[in-house]
Amino acid sequence: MKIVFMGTPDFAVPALQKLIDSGHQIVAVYTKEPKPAGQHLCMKYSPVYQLAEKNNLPIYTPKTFKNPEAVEAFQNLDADLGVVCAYGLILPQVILDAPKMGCWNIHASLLPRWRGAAPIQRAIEAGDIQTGITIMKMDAGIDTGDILSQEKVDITPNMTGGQLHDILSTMGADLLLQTIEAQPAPIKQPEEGIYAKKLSDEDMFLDWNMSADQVCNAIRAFAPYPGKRVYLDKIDSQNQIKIYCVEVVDISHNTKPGTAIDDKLLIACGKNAVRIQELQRSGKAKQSAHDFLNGTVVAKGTYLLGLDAIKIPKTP
RNA sequence: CGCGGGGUAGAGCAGUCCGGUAGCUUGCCAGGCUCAUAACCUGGAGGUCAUGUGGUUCAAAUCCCAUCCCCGCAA
Repeated sequence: MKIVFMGTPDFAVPALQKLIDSGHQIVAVYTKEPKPAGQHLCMKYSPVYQLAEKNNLPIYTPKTFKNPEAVEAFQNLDADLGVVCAYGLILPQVILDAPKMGCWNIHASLLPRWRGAAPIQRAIEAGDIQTGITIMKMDAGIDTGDILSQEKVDITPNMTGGQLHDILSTMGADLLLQTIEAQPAPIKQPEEGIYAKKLSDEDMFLDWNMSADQVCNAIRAFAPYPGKRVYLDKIDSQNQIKIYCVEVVDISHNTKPGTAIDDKLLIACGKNAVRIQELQRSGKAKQSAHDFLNGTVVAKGTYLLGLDAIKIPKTP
């Protein structure tokens, strides 16, 4: 089968790799354009770009499908199927219709729950105990297409966004191949769905006013990327701390949320408290709370500046 | 040449501004105490202070120069 693959980040790599291994003909790989990034602002090629290059596949990096040349190039591939996995561009109907079988999408949730940009993080953040992969036939809406197949996975109590990402990434690749094999009949999605909001600046900072359980879920969801942050002492890039792992502690208190209840990183939340177990300071590697406390004193009563203490600069 | 932090004992850090005995916490080893502990007490080992037989100096972890490596922001 002649397949066009469209994807960009790590999440899409297993799917492309398994398609290559399966012997299907990859007629083109679409991925986001390389751009300057990293500490030295050198050109950064997406993980999908690198994999495609290694396998000598034709690579296309259009900025948009709004111009006719890009659309025509896509149509001329004469593909049987388009596979889209975290590509990062909205595809117009003319592109969705170009391959004979249309375009299929690997989505990291059980649709119609968590349509949109950040399904993995939002599922953990909401405290879901189960999520999964949906393969669907794309239509013009955002993740509203007909469902071809789904596979479930449990979210364990300590699972992080990063771990779930990796699990779903390979699960999605496997389910895609099975679905291509089986060619199941599409099933209509319910119209009502829940939307997974795109990650925003506010999501980067921890809101201590939530209950300890919610704080823990939020931290799990955002670990290790992009990370939930707080500030120690004052709002300053040198005092920024990312929290990667906490333990919920049932303890009633009348302390302002965000305040240290003891000198061992037990922090008051809106309800109960959490003990920080793993964190990272700006400019430092990730470290355990034990290591952190060996070199830094966080006295009882210290207030860790969370979301409500931070003025988010408005991004135009 | 985007902005910034860092490399000192196994780990986490101070000391660097202002050059003059290598320090702190923890871990490790040995011994003691305790019904007991992430408890306490005593003793001990463990360092080319990233690299350069680089420069300055009577003297460099500290000042100057060059190089390598790690990380945060931003994208």
